[in-house]
Amino acid sequence: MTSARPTRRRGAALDEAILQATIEELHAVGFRSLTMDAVAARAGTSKNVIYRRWPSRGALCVAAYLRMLPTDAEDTPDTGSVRSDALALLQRANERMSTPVGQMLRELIAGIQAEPEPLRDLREQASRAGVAVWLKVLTRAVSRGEVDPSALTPRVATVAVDLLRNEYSLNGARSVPDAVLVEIVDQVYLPLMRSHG
Amino acid sequence: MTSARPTRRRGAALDEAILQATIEELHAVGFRSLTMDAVAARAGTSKNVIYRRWPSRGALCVAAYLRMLPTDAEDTPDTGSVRSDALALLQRANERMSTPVGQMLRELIAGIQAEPEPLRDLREQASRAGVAVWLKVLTRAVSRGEVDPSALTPRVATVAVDLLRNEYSLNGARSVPDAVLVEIVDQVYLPLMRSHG
DNA sequence: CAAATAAGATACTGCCAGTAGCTTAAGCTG
DNA sequence: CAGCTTAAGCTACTGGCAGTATCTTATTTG
Repeated sequence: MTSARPTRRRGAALDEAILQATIEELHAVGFRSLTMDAVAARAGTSKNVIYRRWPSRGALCVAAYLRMLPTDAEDTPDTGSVRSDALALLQRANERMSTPVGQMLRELIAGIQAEPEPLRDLREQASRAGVAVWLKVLTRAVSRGEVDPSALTPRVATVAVDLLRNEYSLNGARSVPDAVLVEIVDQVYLPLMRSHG
Repeated sequence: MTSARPTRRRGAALDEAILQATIEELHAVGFRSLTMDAVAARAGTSKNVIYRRWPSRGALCVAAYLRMLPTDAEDTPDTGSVRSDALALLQRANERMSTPVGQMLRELIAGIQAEPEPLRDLREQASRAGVAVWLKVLTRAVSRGEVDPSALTPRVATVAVDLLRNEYSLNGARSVPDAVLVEIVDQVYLPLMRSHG
């Protein structure tokens, strides 16, 4: 596979091949153990070519990560009650975070300190992951009269995922049990909504 | 300083000297940039001696971190209202987390994946930091009639710090602005208490 | 077809974790 | 205090990896 390549790739095609190889390596060994040599080998090129495109290992991995994100638009759950909507969103977030890709995001965010620029996109990704969806769910709840409009701020709306994220940052990589999600919703999120209604 | 040492230290005294040197290095350059050579040099000994005591760089740093923890007992704020008590606790937590030592804890938790044993103590440290204090504050609020006893669960009581911690895990090392603390208290914590009262 | 550009190969520097083996000081034991 | 055991300290090494330099060669473009 690496040996007999007919043509010499260039430009965008090569970019793409390198990113693809990086994604595969990330899946295979994770960010922490990924080496530039391995990526180069897998892409059938040399490190040099990579460094001409991305300034560092971290930047390359971030670029690759961003390329591998799911592009399907979020569909917002609409079950008729805040409780089950919120639970559905939380479960989805939990699944995503416990995915290899989710772990990768955490590894990247944790493992890159010295590279503010590519990192910005990542944090953005992580933190704004779904503000809109939560607001949408709450907007519906407001229109049903279940919740007061004063709850429609990012801080309030995303409390549940924020707590979930905190769970991950404490517990490490393991998936969070469903009971915890229910606890977050019933002990925190719903009471909070109630007080805003 | 490294040259003319009269005696050759042994056992506990040497342990101590190495841990001390590690602490100094951690303060000087942080976990990520700490090298075993530097620690050995600072302690006036050799890497060999260190590796006879701790199996790896990570284990050494965790040991050093645990030795440097503040031992002063927490005093619980008692200002007469949940709002200012909570704000005081949050501010204290924020100060601690933005401290070099706090950053170090996060660096360690994030940077050590392959060593479950020493890590357990660390996570413990991070997560149980202050459950008791928050419960105490709430207990007082309950006895004042400000809050309902149903709020006296770890999950509910610590929501504010949990959100703060989340803030750190997203924002990186920087200290969280006071306005965010106020936002957490006024938009989330107090409403939550209200709904439990 | 020639000049410019970029890919690919190879080899190198520098850094650092962890290891090996030896020398020598400290402390114990009789 | 002599002799033995233990561990400190020294020096040098292996191996892995990020990032760089240099040169050759394929591809594009004018």
